[in-house]
Formats: sequence, structure tokens, C-alpha cells
Amino acid sequence: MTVRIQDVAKHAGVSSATVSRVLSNKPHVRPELKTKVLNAVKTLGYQPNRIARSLRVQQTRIIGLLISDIQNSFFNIIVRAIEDVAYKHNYAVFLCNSDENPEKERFYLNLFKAEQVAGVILTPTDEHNSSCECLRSAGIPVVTVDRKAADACADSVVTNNADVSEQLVSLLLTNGHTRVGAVLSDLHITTGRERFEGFERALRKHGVALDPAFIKAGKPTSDDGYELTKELLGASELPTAMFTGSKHLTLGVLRALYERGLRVPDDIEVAAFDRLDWMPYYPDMFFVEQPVYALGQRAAQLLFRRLHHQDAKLEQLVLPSVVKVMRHGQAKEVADLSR
Amino acid sequence: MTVRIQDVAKHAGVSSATVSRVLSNKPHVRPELKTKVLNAVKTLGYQPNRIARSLRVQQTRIIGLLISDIQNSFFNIIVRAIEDVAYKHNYAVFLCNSDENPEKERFYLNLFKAEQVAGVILTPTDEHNSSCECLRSAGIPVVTVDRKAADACADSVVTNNADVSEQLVSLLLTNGHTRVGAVLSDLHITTGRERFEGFERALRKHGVALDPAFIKAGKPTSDDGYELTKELLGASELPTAMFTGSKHLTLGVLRALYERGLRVPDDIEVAAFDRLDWMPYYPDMFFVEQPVYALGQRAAQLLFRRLHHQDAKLEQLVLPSVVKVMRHGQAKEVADLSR
DNA sequence: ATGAAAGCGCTAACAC
DNA sequence: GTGTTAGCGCTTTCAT
Repeated sequence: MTVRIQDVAKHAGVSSATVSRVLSNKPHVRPELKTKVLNAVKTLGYQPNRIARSLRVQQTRIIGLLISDIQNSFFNIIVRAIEDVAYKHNYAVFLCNSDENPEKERFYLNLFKAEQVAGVILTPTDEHNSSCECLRSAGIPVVTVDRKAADACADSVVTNNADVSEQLVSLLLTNGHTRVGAVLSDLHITTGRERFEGFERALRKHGVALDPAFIKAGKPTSDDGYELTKELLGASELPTAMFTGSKHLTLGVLRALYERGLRVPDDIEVAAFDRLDWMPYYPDMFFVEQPVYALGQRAAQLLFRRLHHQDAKLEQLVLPSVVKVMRHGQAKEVADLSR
Repeated sequence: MTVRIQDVAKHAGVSSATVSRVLSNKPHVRPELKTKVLNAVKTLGYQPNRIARSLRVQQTRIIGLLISDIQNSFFNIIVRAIEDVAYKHNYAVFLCNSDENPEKERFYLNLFKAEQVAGVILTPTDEHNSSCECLRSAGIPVVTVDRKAADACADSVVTNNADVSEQLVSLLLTNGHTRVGAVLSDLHITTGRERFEGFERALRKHGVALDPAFIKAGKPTSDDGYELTKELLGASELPTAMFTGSKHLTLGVLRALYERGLRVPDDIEVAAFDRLDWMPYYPDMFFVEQPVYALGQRAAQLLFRRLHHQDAKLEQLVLPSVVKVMRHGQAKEVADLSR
């Protein structure tokens, strides 16, 4: 039924060892046998069984990718980037969705181990969740992307969250805003925590008191952004500006503002993380442009580096984001505003 | 180093066969041995090697998912739905990106075969590309989603593209538009072809001649939508309405209209496929709401049905889409407009 | 340079 | 009910 390496060997009049050698480009094979084998492969339509190979060599050419929300268009760009790099290296990607759920995360990391993936890239749902330790101990390298894990057993690629948040919020404060609401990701996610730290730092520098009623955190989804904003707007005094901690949170925040009849930026200023693809048609707002594709690309590169170079020292890459503003449908860096 | 089924057997004082039986919930095992085995598994931290298992039973609990653009937020919802269903069935998903490239598609379908996935779900890049035949002949069921494949060897789940397109375009024509531009997916993709057929039918019914300069087709990406619209707007007479064939095409079309200074809907009416998440803030437009999540969900269900029921008759599911209009930030079915 | 054969970890057929 | 064992398809020593 299915054609095996033995069949090819028989057809070419050689042993299976020779076929194997030819197919993995090993040296020490007479050219004339090589062509014989290649012919046999072609005529029989032979395709190596990767399962058998994996069992024998005790590893696969698969990288496990565990994303906390694969429906999120931000993570999607990262997925795409990783897939691109993997394809170039002739690796395939095993994509799973942890759904911001630590239990699902553990389930999938175990699966990755059982499937003996060559390496894992993930966006950890919880900074202090050391489940990646169990992968490292099984010899499977781990890279975290966009978010960090506390245990120092994974390479990571993130952006300068705290700094750029501080810049962004400072901009609001400099423009005279004193009541700034923040809708962020949960603080056990590093992007949530670090962006909050930047927010805090900016307030402190400008001598503005931090009002707990103006700070909300939840899952980085549009729904949570919406609900949290409604809560926040229920406070006695309305904020004059909003700082939002992710693309999908922003979507929810804008919906809540819209429903409440607050116009941007006349009634309320918005300073958001990430570019929305419809910003050109939307009223002016500030935003942080993160190098999203690069985030995924560098993560994949880091993983492949480690695959080939097992014990390189741990790398913690920080890519720079930039504060921008939309003006008349054009995005400009804030440094450029002075012109 | 790594703990094997033999180790568990020794530790529990039984044979590996018994351990295997316990772990796969086979009958005929004394309860007392069962607990012994389970204890040994726990203390040793045993995890079955799925590769070895796969090699032995000649199949995996993995479904191969080949999407033509994983960065596209439309397909993403489908991916998410499939992942959800798979997780419930305790299957994992192997996600790959064909990039609308038939060559990449072939590469990945071969990979799926070599990895012996249990089944495949794909959005074919070319209707008349019979590469799924090779999977079926290897006993791997194939389901196409969103798009159909010509060869009748795959179950499929699609929407009523032609009909709903006809409705949508008829609406424009009824409203007095006679110059309707169309920006669609390539005609070798079934969604492109069928939506074009609906467009054509509507024109014919209303006795409007089809102007080739008003019809553009390309990849369903924002960039192609943009470029094609610029071409289309270069025609001597401007259209008074635009019909767009996918979410990302729409993004590009709107950008081109915006840059050209054409306001929606005053200067030009837009009737689009798929809901954009920022439509509430955008000027009124018509659109087709497709049951996107259901598309993925049903596809996965179809696949699992076939996995358990190898020779059920081929199923071609058509899910209904609905024409809607945005009014004051609310989506309404067009049938409701009369009120 | 090439072939014979062991063995990766598991399951299932068969024997008891 | 439980154990023994063959074998899934491949790679890789070890002989030659």
C-alpha cells in the first residue's frame, strides 16, 4: 500500500541504508547509485515517513507555537512572522491557543513535550508560571515573545513597554490632562505590568496623584476593554484622556466611549497601544507603534540560533517602539510634531 | 533520562502491556493493578511518547489546517473555531500558511501526508487544483472551508456566495446606481468566482451592461484592494457604488477612496463582504454578514464526523449569509429597513 | 563505499 | 486478566 524505504531499496537494487544516505545527503555514495536511488524514489513516488524518522532520531522538525489568543490580530502578525521564518528553515509550526488560560497552557506545553517538538515559542499567560522549566529540562528550548516569563530559562523578545508607556502618558500630562484613565492587561502579564509601571512613573514625574478608580485591568480583549471602560466611566468624575494597553482593549474602549457619547479627541483624548488599520479614518489619537512582525521574526531567529547552538547564553531582546500621532490620516512620529 | 513505558511497568511490577491497557482505558485490568500503574505513572512523571504511539498505530491525533493567509482576520476566526472544536476532541492543530501560493500549498499537503495527520482542513488556493486527491488516496479525509475544490473528494462548508452577492448588488441597482465597480478575489478561487456570478446576475436582471473596466480581481489582501481600486478609478467615468469581495479587499478599497477624496456614502456607496470591527464609527455602508465562526466550526465537525464514519456520503454544506446595513452605528438586516 | 541488523517507544496479537 | 513478543519505518553503528 504505502511505499517504504525498503521498497525503494529493492527497486534500485541497493540496501535501505544507501537510500537513507542518499536522501539525507550523506557523503560516501557512488554517484551512479545515487541516481539509481533518486530514480526509484521518483517512479515509486516515495515520501519518507516523518514519524518513523522522528522516533529514530528523537526529534522533529516542528516548532510548537502557543499563543494566548489566536483570534487577536496583533498576535496574528507574530504568528505569520514565525511561520515565515520556519518555512525558510524547512520547519513546520504547531499552533495552539492557550486562550489566556494557564490550564490550557500547561496542557499544550505537555503536548509539545510528548510530540517532541524541536523548540517552543509562547506568549506566557502568567509571568510567574514556570511550566517552561519542564520543557527546558527535556532539552526543548523555549522562547517567549511579546511577554516575558519570570524563570530565567527562556530567551525572550519584547518591546520597551515601560519606557514607551511613560513617554505616551507624559505626552498626555504635558498637554494638560490630569485625569487620565488606564485600561490595561492584567498585571500578571508582563505587558500589563510594565505598561502600568510606565503609566505610574509618568504620573509621579508630573506630580499627579494616582486614582485607583481610573485604573482597570483585565484580559486583553475587546469585550474586557468595553466592560472595564464602562466601569471606569461610572466614576464620579470623567477622565479627560484614556491610556489603553493593547489593540483589542482599544477597540473595546472606543466602543464604550462612542456609546457614552464622548467624542475623540474633543471630549476625551485617546492614547493607545498599537496601530488600528482604520486609524486614518478615525479622529486624531496618539498611539504606540510596536515592531510587531519583527517581534515574531526575532523570536523565531532566536529559537533557531539556539537549536543550532544549544548553550549560547540567554538572550533578552528588547525592540524599540515609537510614539506616534495620527494627523489628517497620516501617522507621524511625535518628535516630528514640532515642525 | 526520559522515562519509558517499560520503566513504569517495572516500577509497578507489571508488564508494559498492562500499563498500555490502563493508559488507554482498555477493559480487562484488575482495579488493584490499575491503581498501582497509575501511582507509578504519577511518581515517575511518565508521559507517553506520542511519536512512538503514532508510528505504531499509523495515525496521529493531529489535524492539518492549511489557510491561505493566516494574517487575515477573517480566516483567523475560522482558525479559532477549528482549534476550539479540536481541543474538545483532544486533537491538536497543525497550522500552516499557503500564502495563496499553490506551490506552498502542495508542499504543506505533502508534509501533512508525511506527518500522517488524521485529517486536513484547507482553503484551497485554486479551485482546479487536485492536490487533495493525493491525501484522500492515502486515507486522509479532507474538508475545504470558505472555498470549494473542484474535485469531488472533499467535504466542504461554504456560504451562499452567489445568492447573497446578487441580493447585495441588486440593492445598489434598485437604489438607482448604474455604474457599480467590483473589486473581487481572483476567479480561480470559488469565493471570487461565485461572488462575481452573483454580481453578473444582478446586472443582467436589471438590464445593466457589464463594463469590464469596472471589474477588478486579485488576491484578497488590503494591498490588492487598494491597487485595484486605484486602477478602477482611473477609468473615464467614476463608479457611483463599489462592491467589494472580502474583508481585506474592503480595507484597501476604502483607503483608495479616501485618498482620492471620495466620501462614503455621499460621493460613492459601498457594499462590502464581511463586517469590519470599526464599521460603527464609519459612514453608512451595506455589507454581507457571514457566519464566520460557524464556518470553521462546521468544517471541524464535518471532519470529525468523517474520522469516525469513514464512508459517509460527501457533504457540501452551504451556510446562509445575510445582507445588512449600518445605520447610526447599528447593523440592521436589510429586510428590516422598511420599518 | 555498501549492507546487515539493532533499536527508537509504543501497541496489539497471541499465548497462557 | 496478564505477559511475551513482533513490528510500525526509519537511521546509524558496525562489519566488510
